[in-house]
Amino acid sequence: MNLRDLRYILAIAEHRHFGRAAEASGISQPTLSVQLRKLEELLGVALFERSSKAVVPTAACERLIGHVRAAVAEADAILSVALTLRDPLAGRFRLGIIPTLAPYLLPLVFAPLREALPALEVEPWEDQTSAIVDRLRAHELDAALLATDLDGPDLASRPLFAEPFLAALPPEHPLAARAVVEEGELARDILVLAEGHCLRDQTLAACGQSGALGGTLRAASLSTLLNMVAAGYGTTLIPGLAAGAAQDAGIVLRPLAAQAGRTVRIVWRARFPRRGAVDAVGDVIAARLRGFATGGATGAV
Amino acid sequence: MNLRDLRYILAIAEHRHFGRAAEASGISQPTLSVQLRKLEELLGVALFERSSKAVVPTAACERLIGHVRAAVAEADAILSVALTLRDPLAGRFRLGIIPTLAPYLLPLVFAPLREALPALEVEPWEDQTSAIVDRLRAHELDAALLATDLDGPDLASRPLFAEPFLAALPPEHPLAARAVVEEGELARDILVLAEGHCLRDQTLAACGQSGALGGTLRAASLSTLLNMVAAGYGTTLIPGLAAGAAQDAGIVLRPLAAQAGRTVRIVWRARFPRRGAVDAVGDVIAARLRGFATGGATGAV
DNA sequence: GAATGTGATAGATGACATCTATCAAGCCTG
DNA sequence: CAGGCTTGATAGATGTCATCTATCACATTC
Repeated sequence: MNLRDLRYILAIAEHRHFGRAAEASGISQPTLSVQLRKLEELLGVALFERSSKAVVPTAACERLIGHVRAAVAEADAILSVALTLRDPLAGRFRLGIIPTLAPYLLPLVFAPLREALPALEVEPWEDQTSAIVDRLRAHELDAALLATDLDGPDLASRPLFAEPFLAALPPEHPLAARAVVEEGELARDILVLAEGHCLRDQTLAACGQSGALGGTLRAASLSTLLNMVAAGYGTTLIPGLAAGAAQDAGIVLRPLAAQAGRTVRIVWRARFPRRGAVDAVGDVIAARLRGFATGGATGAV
Repeated sequence: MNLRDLRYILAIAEHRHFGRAAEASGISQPTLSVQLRKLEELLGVALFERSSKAVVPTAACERLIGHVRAAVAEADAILSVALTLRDPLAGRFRLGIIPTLAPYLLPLVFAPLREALPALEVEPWEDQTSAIVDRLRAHELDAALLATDLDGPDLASRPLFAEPFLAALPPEHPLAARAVVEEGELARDILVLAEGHCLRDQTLAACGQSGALGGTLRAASLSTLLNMVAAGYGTTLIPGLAAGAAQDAGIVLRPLAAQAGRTVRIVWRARFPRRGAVDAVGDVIAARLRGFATGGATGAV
């Protein structure tokens, strides 16, 4: 049985005339006669009583036509819903973001995203890199904003912008007197985030392993770390987008001699079909952040 | 779009594996891949994200699959309902019957019909010949039991049994002394039904036109006529099946010399598709009435 | 009785679903 | 890490079947 045949039934039932029903269906009258007869043979039931005077639905047809209408209506609904879904820049877009980026980046890009992609419902999901990647692979996220390189064979990514790190110092710290700070000089009293945050690893990689203070402090968020630094408990590196929040907390910021930093990338499954949405979101974020990293630090692990 | 394709979608969504879905659908894996891709192109929406590891429905697929399920379910409903409707000996069967036949025939054949054709819901419709034929032509009846010949090009019929007429006399009537009555002898004081009843015309045809009494009496039913005869108001012809009722009313019955009578036929539209039901009903009635007309009077107009 | 209108039939044709054979990519194991 | 296994994609051949045009058969109408 075929949806086409079902539409033929409806046409005949409506016009009660093979010629006009065929015309309305865009086929010839013989085709319609043959197809209807085949369908009747398939169903084992006569659907219309024909004569040269009139075409009248049988009782069996009356019983069936409700289901026929419903089937055709559902098929049409599929087409019409698909039409609205056709735009890859529409619908839910679940975007994972790491915690050291989300609170500072989202306020910047939310309005531009909404303006550029009004039909795209961007749903941010804040979590650590490994959890985000898991969810990405499990199709529970559509894309993610990460600061690590991890193109596996199943994932693809594209850099959006370079984010330099800055030295975050208590105002009374000796290094605060310098205009530029050497990364290694921070190692002595550096504070880092709890395990799992990529910024922790990147900070330690840039400054050299110390972890004397980092081992005792379990800072789950960057803002905790900032407050600790402001209180004179130690120093740290912060990503450039957090500069505003750090200064608000009363922290002294200094550029780094080796221009350590990280590159924020958008990551997606290589097979993800809505590549257009990924590119569009990436474009908007990259445009908003253009010119942010004058230093142009790139690609720390 | 095709129902087959929709079933493919459901198979893939269920198995999440092209090979197994193809096997379950009874086709090869390449066919399934090609068909799904074509459907995706038609809809303009990716339905599944494929990799050699997993096949995952897209968000668009999740939105659509409800309609897909509904469409397929309705199509299945068509097939299943058609299967129950397939038996022509099942369902409503609207049967017109003339008033001079219905009250005497129906009690005889109702039980045999029910036993022989338990799935056929015979709905008797009592009316005069012309009204019945109109309803038959208007598809408001499926068949009719008539006592007249009227095979037009659009109607067909088949004789079921011959029903002899009997002379109905008041007990004190002079003719009641005879064993056999000549049809013409009844003409003087014969009573007939109101216009429109075929029995009226048949009676007048058999006995010769008189109508002196018939003109003043407007008897709408045979039982009225019987009561008039019993009261000595006149004589009449009655169809054989009414003999029992006539005798109960205290009427004397006598056979007719020329064996006037009528043939009861089942009539249907020549194009009516449930010919099997017509034949089956006719068979049951003819079998029940077999041996009824020993005289074998046939075919008065 | 010719003209008109109706659905059914016959034979030709083209589109397309399907097949087998094969490839490309990724995963697992020894 | 190489080779085998699994998975979906691709290519080319093939047969089915929907569709067409031309025509018929039948009934109605003027």
